[in-house]
Amino acid sequence: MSDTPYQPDRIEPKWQARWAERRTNEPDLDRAARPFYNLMMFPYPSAEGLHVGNMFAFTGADVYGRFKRLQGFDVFEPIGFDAFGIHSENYAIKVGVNPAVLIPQNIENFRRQLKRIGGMFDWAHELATTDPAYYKWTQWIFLQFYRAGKAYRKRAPVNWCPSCKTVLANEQVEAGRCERCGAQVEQRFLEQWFFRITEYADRLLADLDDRSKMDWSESTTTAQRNWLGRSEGAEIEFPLATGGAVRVFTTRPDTLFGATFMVLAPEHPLVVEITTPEQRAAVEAYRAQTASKDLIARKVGDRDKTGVFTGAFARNPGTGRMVPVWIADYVLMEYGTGAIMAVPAHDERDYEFARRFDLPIVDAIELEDPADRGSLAGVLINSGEFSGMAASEARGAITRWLEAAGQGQAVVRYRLHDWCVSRQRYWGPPIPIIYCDACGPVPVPEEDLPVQLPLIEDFRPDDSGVSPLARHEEWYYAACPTCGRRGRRETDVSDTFLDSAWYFLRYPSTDFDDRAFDRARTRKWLPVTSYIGGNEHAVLHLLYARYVTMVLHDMGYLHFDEPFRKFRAHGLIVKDGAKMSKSRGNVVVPDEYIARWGADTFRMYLMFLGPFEAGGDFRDDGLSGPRRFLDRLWSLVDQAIREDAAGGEIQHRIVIKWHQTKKKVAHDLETLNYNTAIAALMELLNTMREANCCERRIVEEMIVMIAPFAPHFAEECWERLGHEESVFGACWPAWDERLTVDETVELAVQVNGKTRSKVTVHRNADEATAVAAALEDPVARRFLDGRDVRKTVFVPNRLLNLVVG
RNA sequence: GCCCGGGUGGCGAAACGGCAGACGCAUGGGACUUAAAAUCCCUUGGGGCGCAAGCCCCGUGAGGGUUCGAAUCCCUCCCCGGGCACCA
Repeated sequence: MSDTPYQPDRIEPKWQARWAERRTNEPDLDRAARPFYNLMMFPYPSAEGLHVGNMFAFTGADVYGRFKRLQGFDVFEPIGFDAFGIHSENYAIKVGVNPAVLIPQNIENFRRQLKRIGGMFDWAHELATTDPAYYKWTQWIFLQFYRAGKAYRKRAPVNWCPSCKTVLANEQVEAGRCERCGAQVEQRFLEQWFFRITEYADRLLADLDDRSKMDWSESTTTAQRNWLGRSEGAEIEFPLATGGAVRVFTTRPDTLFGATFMVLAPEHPLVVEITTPEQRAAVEAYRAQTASKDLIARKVGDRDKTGVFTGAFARNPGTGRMVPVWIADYVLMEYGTGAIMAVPAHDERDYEFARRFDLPIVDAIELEDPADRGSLAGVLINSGEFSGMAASEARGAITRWLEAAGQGQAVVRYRLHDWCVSRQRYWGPPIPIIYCDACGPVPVPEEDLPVQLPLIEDFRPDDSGVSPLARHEEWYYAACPTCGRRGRRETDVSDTFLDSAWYFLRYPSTDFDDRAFDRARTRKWLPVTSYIGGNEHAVLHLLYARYVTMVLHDMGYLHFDEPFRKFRAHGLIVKDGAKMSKSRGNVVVPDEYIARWGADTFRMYLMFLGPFEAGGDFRDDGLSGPRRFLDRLWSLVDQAIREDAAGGEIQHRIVIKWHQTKKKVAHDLETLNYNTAIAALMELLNTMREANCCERRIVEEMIVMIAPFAPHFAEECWERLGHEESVFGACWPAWDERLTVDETVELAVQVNGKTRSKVTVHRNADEATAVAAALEDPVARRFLDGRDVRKTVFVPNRLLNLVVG
C-alpha cells in the first residue's frame, strides 16, 4: 500500500479550520476546573506585519500553553492588539491615512498571521486597545485614579519644536533636533497629568523579593530594582548667609566635612531669591541656556561641566564655614531636593566641576586608593570630632548628629519619578476630563464613557500650537458635568502604557460590557499564571502593570496585588549573527518561510535554534533539520499503522530511552528549554529507527510529545492512528522512574583526573566493587603502571578517579 | 561609566564541579537512480603514531587560583550583544 506523504499545505488549513469550528481553543471560563492563564505580550499591529521576533515569542509561549493543556489544565490563551500610540500615529502621518483606517487593516493582517502559525488562541476573547469598548475602561481606570487622588496635574517639561510648533515625543528628537524639520528642540512647560507611582515605590520594590508572589526572571527583577533606584541617605540643611536654608540630599553624609561648595539645579526655585545683583545677569543667561536645551540633550549631551556662581553663601553645618552656592545643569531638579552639597574630594562630578572653576578640594576621608574617589571605605579626616571614624560608621553617626542639631534627617529616596500619562497627541484614548471656568477640572461621569476619540480628517499636528483635537470644535466644547455651562475637554490623550497596564485584566471579561472585569471571572483566572514577553518591557510596561494592579487592589477591585505570578523573558533572534534591520537587508519575513516549509516546521525550527530564554541565530539552512525530523516521524507513524506492532516485546534499551525521553521532555518544557526537548525527541526517533522499532505505544506518545511544537502535524498523525478526539484531549505521557535508568552503568575510570577507560558495573555499585573492576581493566592498569593507588574518588554511577603517587 | 547577558568544532548549539562537542546544519565518501533531486548508510574538533585493531598529545576568549578533577567555582583582563546613563 502507498503511504500518504507529509503535506503541511494540506493538513495545516484543515486543522486550523477544525479548531475554529469545534472551538477547541476556547475553554469554559466559568466552569473550568483547573484554570491556567497563559499570557503573552500582545503585539503592536504594525504595517509590516508580525516579524520573526514576534513569531518566536508567541510560539514559545504557545508551546508552553499547549504543554500545560496536555498536562490537564484548562488553558486560557488570549491575544489582542496594542494598537494606540505614537508608532501608529507617525506611520499614519507618513502615509497620510488616518490611523483609524489603517489600524483595522493591520489588525486583520496580524490576525491572519497568528492563525497561520497555529497558536492556541482563544479568538472569542480577542481585544484591541483602540476599541471604544476597551478604552471606555481605560478611561474608567483613569477616573478611579483621579478620584482616589492618585492622578494629579502639574507643570512639566516637554520637548518643543519651535519650527513645527508642536510637542515631540522623545523618539522624535534626534541629537537634539526635530526629526521632521531639523530645528533645535527646546523645553517647554505644560500642565500634564501624572500618576503618583512613587507612592508605591517601596511596595513595588519589596514584592520583587517575595517569591510567593513573583516567580520572575532574575534579569527582570534586577532591572526593576535598578529602575526604582532606592538610595538611603540624608537631607541636610545648609543655612544661607541671608537667612533661610538650602536643603540637599546626599547618600554620603560621611563626607559632609569635605563639602566645599553647593550646586543647585538651574530651575531650582531658590535661585531667583538668593542670586546677588552682580550675578543676576550671568545667572539669568545660564538659566535661559539650560531651558533652550531639550530634555535629552541635557542628559545625554556633552558632559563638560558648566555652571555659574549665584553670589550667595551658605554655612556647612559640619565645618561651620561659609561655602559658595553655584548653579549647574549637572544637578537635576527632579531628583532629591534639586540641590547638592559638592564634595569634590569624594565625587567624580563634583571634582570635575571644582577643577573647572578652581574651587577648593578638601579630603574628608583617607582613601586607600586615591584613584578611586568614590570609594565607600576609609577613615574620616579633617572632620572634627568624627575624624578617625570609619566612613561606614560615620554615615549613620553624622546623620544622627545632624538630627539632634535639627539640621538634617535620614531619608530614603527613589530615582523613580511619577508617571506622566499625558500625551499631546491624537492617537490615544482622550483623558476624560472637562475644564470648566467655574468648576475647574471635572471628571466625565462614568455613564458618559467612553469619551470617543473623534474621527477627524486632519489628525496631524500643525503650527497652531494646539492639539488636533482642540480644532475639532463640536468635540472640544462640552457641557460641564457639574454646572452645565460650556466647558472644554482635555485634549491630551493617555499614554499607551496605560492601555497595556491592564489588558490582561480585561481578557477574561471581554464579554461583559457593563464592567471592566467581572469579579467571578477575575477570581477564577487571575493573577496571570504565566507571562512571557520581551525584556525590553522589563521596566516600563511590567512596572506600570504592577502599579495599576496594586492600586486597583487597594481600592477593592482586585483580590491580588501582583498581576503576574510567573514571568519569563524570551531571548532575541538575530539573523546570520547580526541584528535584523532593513538597512542590513537581513530581515526575515516569516510568511515566506511558512509558505515554503509549513507552520509546524517553522515553529519547530524557531524553538530548536537556541534556548528560548536566550534567543538565537536564524539561518535559512537550519529549517531542513526539523523538517526531516517531521518527515521521518511521519513515516514511523505510517509504519506503526501498517505493521500494527502493539503490545509486543520491546528491546530493553529502547524502553529505557523511551522513559528517559518522556521525563526529559516534560522537564525541558517546564523550564522552557525547548531546544533540548526537541533534541531528546530526535534522539528517541533515531533510536527507534536504528532498531527498526515502530511500537505503537511509543509512537503515540511521541505524537503527544511533539504536539506542543507541531500541533497540526500531531493532530493529523493522531487522527491517522485512529483517534477521533483532538490530540490535545490526550494526557501527557507518564513515565516509570525505575525505567529511566539501566541496571548496569558505564563508569568512567580516571587516573589522576584524566579519563582513561570505562568499566561496566551494576547500578549503585559501591566503591569497593568499582575499584575492583577498575583494577582488572587492562587499559586502566596500563596507566597505573604498577604504582600504588594513594587515594580514590568515587561518584556513584558516574566515575572513579584513581590517584597514584 | 554602571547594570545584565554572552564568548565551546566550518556553523546553530549540548554538557547537576565528573567521559567536552548531545541534537541539528554543512562537509566528504558510499548505496539507490540512465541522471538529478529526494531518501538511506558511513565520515567529520586539531595534531600525531600505527599495515591494522587501536593508541598518544593538544583543545571550551587570555592569564592566574581553588580542587583528586574546572567549559562550569573564585580573581584579573580582553572582546561581543542588550539596557541604563551627570540619580548626588
